[in-house]
Formats: sequence, C-alpha cells, structure tokens
Amino acid sequence: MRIQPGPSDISPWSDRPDPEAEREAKRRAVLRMAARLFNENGFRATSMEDVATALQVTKPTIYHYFASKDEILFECVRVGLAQIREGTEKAAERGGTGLERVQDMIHAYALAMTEDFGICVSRTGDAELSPESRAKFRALKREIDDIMRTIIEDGIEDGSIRVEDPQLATFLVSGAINWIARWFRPDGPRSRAEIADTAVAMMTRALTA
Amino acid sequence: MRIQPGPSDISPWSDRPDPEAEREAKRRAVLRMAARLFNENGFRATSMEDVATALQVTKPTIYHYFASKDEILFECVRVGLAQIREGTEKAAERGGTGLERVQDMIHAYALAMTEDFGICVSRTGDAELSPESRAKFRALKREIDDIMRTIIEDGIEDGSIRVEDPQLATFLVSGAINWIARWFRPDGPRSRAEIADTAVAMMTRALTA
DNA sequence: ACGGGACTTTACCAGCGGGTATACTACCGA
DNA sequence: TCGGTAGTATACCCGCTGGTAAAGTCCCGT
Repeated sequence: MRIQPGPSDISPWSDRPDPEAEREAKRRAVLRMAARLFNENGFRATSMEDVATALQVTKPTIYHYFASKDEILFECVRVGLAQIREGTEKAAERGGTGLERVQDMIHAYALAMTEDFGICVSRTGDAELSPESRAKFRALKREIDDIMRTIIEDGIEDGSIRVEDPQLATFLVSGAINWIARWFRPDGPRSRAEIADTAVAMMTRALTA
Repeated sequence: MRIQPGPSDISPWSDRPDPEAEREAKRRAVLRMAARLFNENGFRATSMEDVATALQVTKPTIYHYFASKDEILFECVRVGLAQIREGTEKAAERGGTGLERVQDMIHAYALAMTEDFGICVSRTGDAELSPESRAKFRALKREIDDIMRTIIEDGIEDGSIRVEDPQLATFLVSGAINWIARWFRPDGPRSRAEIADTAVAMMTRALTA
C-alpha cells in the first residue's frame, strides 16, 4: 500500500531490501513450512510450536504474521487452490474440444497434487477448519469441480467425451487426481511429469467410449 | 474363551442372552458410533466424551471395552479393511479374466466406501494412529493394493487389460474409489449401486484401450 | 442371604497446545 | 540524540482431552 513507489521498488541495488517484500517472504516461509508439517504429521497433530521450531523462531513470532492456526491452514489451502485454478484456467482459455481442455486441466491438477500447497488441499478435511474458513474452502473447491463438470458437459456436446453422468464423472476423475497427494513421494520412482501424463491418458480413456 | 459351550450358545430360547455376545454387541456399537463421529468431525476433533455422550454412557464405560482411543480407531479401520477384502476375495475366487475380476473388485470396493467403516478407512490418515497401529494399518492397505495390482497384471497377460504401469494404474483407480468416501452422502441423489456401477464402467474404460 | 464379578458412574489428574501480556532489541526518520 | 515502530523472545494462562482411581450398583450362582 505504498503511495509513492521509490527507486527501491524497481532497483535491486537499493540500499535496503523492501521491508514489505521481506514481510511477505516471511509469511510465505511460514506457510510453506506449515503446509509441509501438516502434510507429514496431520493438521491437529502439528502444534504451532512445531512450526516455530522448524523455522528456528518462537511461537509469538508466527502470531505476529498470522492471527490463528486456522488462518494459516486456510491460507495454505487458498494458495493450493489458486495454483490449481491458475493451471486449469490457462488450459481452459486455450480452447479446443471439451476433451482437450479437460486433458489440460487434469494435467495441471495432477501436477499441483505433487506440491506442498496442493497436497494440503487434498489432505485437509472440512472438519479441520473453522466454520467460516470451511465455508470459503468448500466454495473454492466447488468452483474447481464446477469448472471440470462444465468442460465435461462441453465435451459431451461437441462429441469428444461420452459419459452418462457428468457430475459423477467429475467426482471420480478428481478423486483419482486428488488421491495422488496421498501416495506421491518426491523421491519415488516416478517423476511428476510421468504421473501427470499417465493420469491424463487413463482418465481420457475413462471419459471416452 | 469359554471352555464348555453350553446350550445358550446354540439355543435362541435360552433364558438369558449370551453375555459374551452382549459384550461384543456393545463393542460394535461403540465402534460404529465412533466411526460415524470420526467421519463427520474428524478423529482428533472427536473426544471420547463425544463418543460416550452419543451412546448415552460415560467415558469410563468405553474404556471398559477398549484400552485407548487409538485402539478404537484401529479397530474401525480393521473392520473396514476386512469388509473390502471380503468383497474382493469373493470376487477374485469367481475366476474369469483379469478385467472381469478387477471389475468385481472395484464394485465391492466402491460399495464399502459408502459405509461407516469403509469411509473411516479412506479418511484416516497414517498420522492419526500410533506407530504400531500405523504399521499394521499400512500393511493391511498395502495388501489390498497388491491384490488389485496383481489382478491388473493378470489382465495384462490374458489381454483383457492394457495399461503401461500396473502400479500407477492401481493407485489411480483406487484413488477414484477411495475418494467416494469424501463426497458420498446417504441422502444424496445417487444410490450406492448407481455409484458402484458407474465407477466400474469408467474404470473399465480407463483400464482398456 | 451372601459373595463375587461384570458393569457403570462420579470425580479427578496431568500434560499439551493455542493464544497472549509484556518486555526487549534494532532500525528508521526527524 | 531521540522517539516510534516492526519484530522477536520470555514467561505465562487456561481450557480441553486422554486416561484413571475408587466407589458403587446390579445380577448371578450358591
């Protein structure tokens, strides 16, 4: 919210780094560490103390950047959902048949499921958020489901996709993708790209006759 | 552990109901109620007090039947996994091509994912169990994955299935099925049978060229 | 009538974990 | 030099929850 952008905003040679950017960087560091710990040990089993120690700071430091544990979790899933949307929208705008667009969407979705915040989205159950955050979380997830369902319906119209129940097909496809977050390990035998490609191939067959 | 089975074991006209059976019935009641609450509100967010009040008893009563919260959760998932295995083994023994057997397995698996204990299996993260229970849980889940992977490999050999990576295919298919537990509602528009049938149909296409 | 075991309750404890009050430090602009 | 502000730490609070001790209560066989 700075009124007059000074040289420091554009010049990397500025005497001091932008304090706002530093603050934002620290927020992101907290989020990323929290997401990793949540993914590894579960949300409830991860204490704020754990997050703090992992970052080599103390609890109040974290509460200087976030109001509550709930806010941290919600921010994690918000970022994750934004990543999914970003990828899928870019794909959707490229045009093509419904099948081609859903293929791009599945590819982006699957890739997101192999990254910290995306995994967090898949692993976070509704019950772990406060009522307000839960409502927003569900709404955002629903948007993504709606996008996929709409694309599938488009595909049915243009003849590139053949399924009986677009809603149910969306649930099953997104289930296969979401579940990636439960078994994927970065040091596993399959690369992110291999997983995403195979997912696209299999789901393509599932959506066509 | 009764040494001498008496008439009460076989005769429904016994004066008093079998006390062992009553005890077992109460254990099951605790398990079922716990599973429902775990599924609805999450494991950590559900206190033993909650389970007790829902059953209209008090906490120590529950601890008369179970040693710990961990044991309760593990029993829930054990029952759920047993249900899945039961269905899949019955299907596997019927014989037929790999594709036919995996179809039966998916059908049984999907049905299990719409019932209390099956849902509990899908929703329970490894991190929520004690190290010992976790190890057993993982082993049991792995068995089911192995069964599916083996059937798929059989299908590849007999030509009824065509996928590149049986392991990855297993993960994606079982993901689609497991995810059912996350969105299924008994009062929803689709019956259990409809869901299972559609899942079989779509996954069949995913597994064949 | 009585002793015993299965079952249940009341009352309690101890530790953990989210969150905060407060004070200290460093750096900035005036 | 001096105040103000951002950021960090120490020390603390308190409610919740898993689990338990101990005291009944009920019902059975003898």
